[in-house]
Amino acid sequence: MSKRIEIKKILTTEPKGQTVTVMGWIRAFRSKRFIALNDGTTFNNLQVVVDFEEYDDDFLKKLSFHACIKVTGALVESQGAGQRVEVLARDIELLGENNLEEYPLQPKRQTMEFLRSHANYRMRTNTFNAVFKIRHGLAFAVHKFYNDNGFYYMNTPIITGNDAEGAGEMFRVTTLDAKNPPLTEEGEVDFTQDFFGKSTNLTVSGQLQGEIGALALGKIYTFGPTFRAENSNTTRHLSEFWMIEPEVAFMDLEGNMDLAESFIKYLINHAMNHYPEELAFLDKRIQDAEKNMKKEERRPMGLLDTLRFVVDNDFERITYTEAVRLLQNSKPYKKGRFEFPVEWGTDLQAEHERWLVEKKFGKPVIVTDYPKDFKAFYMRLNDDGKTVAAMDVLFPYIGEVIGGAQREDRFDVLKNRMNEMGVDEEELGWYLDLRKFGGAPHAGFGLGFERMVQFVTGMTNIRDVIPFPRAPRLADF
RNA sequence: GCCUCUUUAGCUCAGCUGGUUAGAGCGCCGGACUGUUAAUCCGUAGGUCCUAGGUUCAAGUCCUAGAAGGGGCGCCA
Repeated sequence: MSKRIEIKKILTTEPKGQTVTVMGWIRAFRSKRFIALNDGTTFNNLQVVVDFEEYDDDFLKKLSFHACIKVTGALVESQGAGQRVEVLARDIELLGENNLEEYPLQPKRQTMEFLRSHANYRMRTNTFNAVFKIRHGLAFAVHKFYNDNGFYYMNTPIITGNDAEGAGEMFRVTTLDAKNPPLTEEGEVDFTQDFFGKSTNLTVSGQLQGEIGALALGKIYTFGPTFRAENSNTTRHLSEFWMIEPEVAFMDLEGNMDLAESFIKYLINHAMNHYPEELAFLDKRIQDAEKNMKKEERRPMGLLDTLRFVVDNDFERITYTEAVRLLQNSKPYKKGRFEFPVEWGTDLQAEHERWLVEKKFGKPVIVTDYPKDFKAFYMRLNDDGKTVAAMDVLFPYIGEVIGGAQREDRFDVLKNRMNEMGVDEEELGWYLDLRKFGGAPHAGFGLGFERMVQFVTGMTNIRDVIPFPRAPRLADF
C-alpha cells in the first residue's frame, strides 16, 4: 500500500508520464475503456484508461459500479475534454468485487428516503460525501474556535443520575431484568438494586455540570452526544444528537449573545473557506431540486448566498415583548392567518418565529427576555420579576439553533424558582450549592450541532446530516 | 402525540368514470460498438399492485382497519 497516491493529489499533479498507483471505487466504466475512479479524497473522479485488449472479458465485467480496484500506470495529460489528467493503466488489481444483482445503489440520482434506508451505503454518494465532510469541518471548527478563545473542552457525563433537568423525556439506563425487575414493598421498581444503585438516564444536556466547570476554569464548552426520548416526528429533531454547550463565568446575556453570534459566524466562515467545492455542489443540488417546485416553495436565496448573508450581517436582537408587539402589528396577524394566538405570556410558535426571521427581518433573530413561566428554572430572573434573561437564536428554514440564558446566580432566587417549578431540591442540591460557595454571574447556551450542519449544507431533513440517525422507530446499524 | 399525503418491477413513476394477459424510463443480465464524460444501440428476464378484511358478476382502482414512509404541527437543540 506504500506507493498509493490520493486522487485529490493526483488531479493537481503535473503529468509527465510518471508511474503512479491509485486505489478507489469505480463510479463508471464507459466504452470498456474509461474508468471514473473515486477514493473519497475529493468528489472529482480520476479517469483511468484501460486497454481492453490486454484483459479478458470476464475480468473487465468485474470492473463494475462501486467495485474497488488498485491501478498502476502512467500519469499523462488527458486526450479527452472532461479532465486534465488521466492514468494509462498498466496493471489493474481487483481489491473488492461488487455484486450488482444485489447491490441497491445505482449510478443515478436516488431519493433521500431510499438512501436513508440504506445508510450503510449512502456515504458513497456525492451528496453525503459533501455533507459528512462539512460535518467534520464544522466539528473541527467548534474545537478551534473555543480553543483559540481560551475555552476548555469539558466532558460531562453521558449517563446521569439527575431526574430533574426538565429538558425533555429521558432514556432510562438500567441493567435490571425488564421482564422481572426487583420491586419495593410499595410495588415500584427498586432501582437501589440497579447497576448504579439508583435510577439513571442518558443525558439531555451537559449544562448543569458545565456550570461547575465554568465556575472553576472560567470558560468551558461541552461537545457531546445528547439524548431525548421525545416522540418528535419532524425534519429537525433526533433522539440522539450532538450538542455544543459553552458556559462562561462573569458573562451576562449581552456577552452570551455576542458569543453565540461570533461562534456561528466563525463556523460558517470556516465551512466556506475550507469546503468551497462541497458547498458549491450542494448549492447546485438544491437549485436542481427546486427547478420542479413552485416559486413560493423555493428558497429566496441560494445556499452560498444565504451563508454569505448570515456572515455579513448583524443578527437582529429583540426582546420577547417587542416580538409580540411586532407580531400583533403584522399582516398575517391582522388577517387572522396565524393558527396560534399572539399575546404576551404565550410562547412563540414556529409560524411566529418564521415570520420574524423570514418576513420581518430576513436574517437570524435573537429573541431575549421571555416570560419566566415557560422557561427553565435556572434562567436568571430579570428585575421586572416577570421575565428571565433567556435567548433563542432563530434561523431561517430550521428555526431555533441556539437556546441559552444568563443563569440564576442568586441562591435564594434560584431556590424559590426551583420550588415554584417543582424541581427536586435534594436531587440538585449540588447545583444549588454552586450559588452558596463562591457563586458568580455566568451564562451559556446550547447549539444543536446537527441543526447547524443542516443550515450550512442546506439539507432539508436532519436525518441526512448524521451518519446513523436515531429517531422514533429508527435505530438501524 | 395530532393532522395530512403516499405505498404498483431493484430505483423513479404511469395505470382514465372498477372491465381481457398490469406498463414506461433508468438499473440488472445477455449481446453489439469503442476516446467515453449520466457513453450509445439491440434484446431478455423481472410484479404477493404494503397487509388483513369487505362491497361487487368483476378490485391495482371503491370501503374499513392496520403497518411502513414523506411532509406539517406540538415538545426542543
